[in-house]
Amino acid sequence: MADTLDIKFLADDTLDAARKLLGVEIITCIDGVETSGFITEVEAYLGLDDRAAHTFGGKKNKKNSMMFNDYGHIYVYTMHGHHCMNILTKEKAYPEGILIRGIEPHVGRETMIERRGRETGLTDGPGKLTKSLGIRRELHNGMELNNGILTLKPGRVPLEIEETKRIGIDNKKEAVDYPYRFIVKGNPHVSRFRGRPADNNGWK
DNA sequence: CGTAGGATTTGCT
DNA sequence: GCAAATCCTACGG
Repeated sequence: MADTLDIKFLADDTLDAARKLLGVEIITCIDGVETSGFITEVEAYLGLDDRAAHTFGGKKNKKNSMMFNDYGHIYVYTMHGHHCMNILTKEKAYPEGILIRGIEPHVGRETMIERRGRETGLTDGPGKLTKSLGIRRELHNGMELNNGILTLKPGRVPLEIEETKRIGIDNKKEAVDYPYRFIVKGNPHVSRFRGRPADNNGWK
């Protein structure tokens, strides 16, 4: 694909990479059906020093071994019957990655509604967006980006980026307060959205 | 073979 | 806002 996103920036600082992923269009092609959305919400997980990460302290087992792939690979894990998707950053020795928590539906919204079995809250949470996009552990875990099934393209540009604490890690001690969550300010397709959407959903 | 872990979602009070 | 539901997978005995 000609306008595929250059993902080399994933090899640099993970927190910077997380900011740069906001607005990127993420595209899946499953069973010949294409669905896509613009990334609105991400969280960074810094494996070695981050108690909330699956790889805290360099812990490595079969479950999280995909985190030790090079940047540009995907790490999918299952929990409570839902899937969560990470884009890996850094090199093999650093198990760092970025959890995609929210996207704004773009292509194939009807397909997403069909997959989700509902018309609201399609993609405003990590388990929701993977289901809408048709992402499955057995299909995507450990796979590389831009190989035809999961593709990144330049998308939109956030007007303003908001940093907050991460969500759902209340039992992770000091890591609870790390400001590693980044969202497009005013975009309603993020978890726990409150208030009124910004003009143009917060895009430039 | 039993069981605990896991970065969630949903609906109800 | 809170608690229940849900579901693999990998680990431990």
